[in-house]
Amino acid sequence: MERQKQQKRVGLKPLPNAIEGKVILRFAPNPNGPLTIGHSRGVAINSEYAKMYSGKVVLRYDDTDTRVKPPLPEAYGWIEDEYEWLAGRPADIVIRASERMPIYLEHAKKMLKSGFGYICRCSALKFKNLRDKSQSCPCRKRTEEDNLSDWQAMNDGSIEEGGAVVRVKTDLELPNPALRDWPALRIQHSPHPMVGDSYKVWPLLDFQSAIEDHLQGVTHIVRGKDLMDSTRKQTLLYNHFGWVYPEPLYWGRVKVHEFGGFSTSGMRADIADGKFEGWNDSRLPTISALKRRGFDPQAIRDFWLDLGLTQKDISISMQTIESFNSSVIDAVCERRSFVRNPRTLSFNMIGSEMPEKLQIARHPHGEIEGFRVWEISEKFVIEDTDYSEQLRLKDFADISINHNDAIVDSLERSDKRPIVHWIPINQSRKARLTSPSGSGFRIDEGLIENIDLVEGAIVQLERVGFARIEKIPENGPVDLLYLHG
RNA sequence: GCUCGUGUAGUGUAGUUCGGUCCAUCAUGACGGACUCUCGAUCCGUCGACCCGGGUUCAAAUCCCGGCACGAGCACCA
Repeated sequence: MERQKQQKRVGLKPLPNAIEGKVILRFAPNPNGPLTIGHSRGVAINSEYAKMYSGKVVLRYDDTDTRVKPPLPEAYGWIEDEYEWLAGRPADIVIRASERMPIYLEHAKKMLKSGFGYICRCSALKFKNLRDKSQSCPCRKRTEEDNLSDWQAMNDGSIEEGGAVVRVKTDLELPNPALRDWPALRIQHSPHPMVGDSYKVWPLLDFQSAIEDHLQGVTHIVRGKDLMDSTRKQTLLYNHFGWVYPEPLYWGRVKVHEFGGFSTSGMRADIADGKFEGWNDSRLPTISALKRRGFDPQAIRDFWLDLGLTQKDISISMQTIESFNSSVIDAVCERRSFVRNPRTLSFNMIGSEMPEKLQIARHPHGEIEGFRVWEISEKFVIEDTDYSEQLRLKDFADISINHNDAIVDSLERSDKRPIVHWIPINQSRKARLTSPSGSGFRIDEGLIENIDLVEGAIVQLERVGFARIEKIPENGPVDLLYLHG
């Protein structure tokens, strides 16, 4: 009997209760900053499921908080662009909660009229104490008229922030205290960055999100497992409205070894304090930083899809993402020589016929056609730390070095001497490579092979690693940004 | 404290629904080797795990009971 080797499942698990062509998913970030690596999991998973079932993804901005995590006006556009970059296509529908306020307020009013919601004037603390004992607060049994007049007062601004809240009635004997008569809307008098002070009453996430998922016909919600209680609260609300709750799926918390967690508000504060240059600072775990450094969106998708959807809290390593990235970009990145801390040497012509030109493949396996043609000058550079008596200049010749003179021993490789990268001086220009280092940057000054350098291109610097060509100024050094090895 | 969830190699992950085909999959990593005019790529090999304790069973990663560990929610944040 041949034993059948087990295999690892490829691709995402099937979505429960999914009908081809009918699946609607949603990705709902808070526009209080651009997207982070954490968000990219949501983009990758949702867009992949949409692809699997010919479904749609709704990109929804849950921007109903003006106080704790206020929206950043520029972030709306950033997020749309980053979503498209990551998913490889734009979101099918884009909506902003702040533009749909009348709908939420209408539903709140309906809730009050139908008697499954009420306005609570207790303090948060007082309510919590009662709730923990499964006791109802005095506001719970007030009449519909009382509720509607308070609702009016909340909306016209005559009740202060914190003075009232709309609650959803639930069974107070529910074992999970978090679900008992949960708050649905609260008062915020601070203006909203996008719609100003048009509204005094704003829905909380659990309410706004629940209403919107139903209105958009969302069939599957993929969210963090920290939102499991949201599912339970919202299911209670759906029962009141007579709606059917979407199919929920969860993922666990993600940390990256190199970055820790990703707090958008934290980064926002650090940028404001000048600790970082901006959202695309290469030390930050933002999508804009990854894009700037030269990560390919396909690699980011591959990475998340390989992890799949599990409820385990995980701590991942950038090394793994980098490995996925290498396998995507290696075949399409041209090689270039970049010599850090250059040491200048001169060819000593004695005893050898020096070729004038040298042809080197743009890519070692011919994935990219063509050659880089070097004119060989008398002077050339190698890295200071490579300096040694006998070296092989990569793709060229074995040399022996005496002080700053290099004698060509052989053009063919004749022994096992170390192979180093190098450049003829006349073929080079100044460059500097920036890489994150500790809490700051490390800058390596050097000379780069001056052949077909293109701004924005990602190249593999021989024996150094992948880097993105950030800027090629008229004068002055070329700016290189380190990607990974 | 109450409620909910999760525990498979260093890091992730497959397998757990319907116990045997699992001396447990794949990737990444580490180590060693081959090859290559890069410290890149490719190829080969090695290392390394079912949280613990009972139980059921001919047979348990998988079922049952009891622990333990970790995480999350209990915000008028998302």
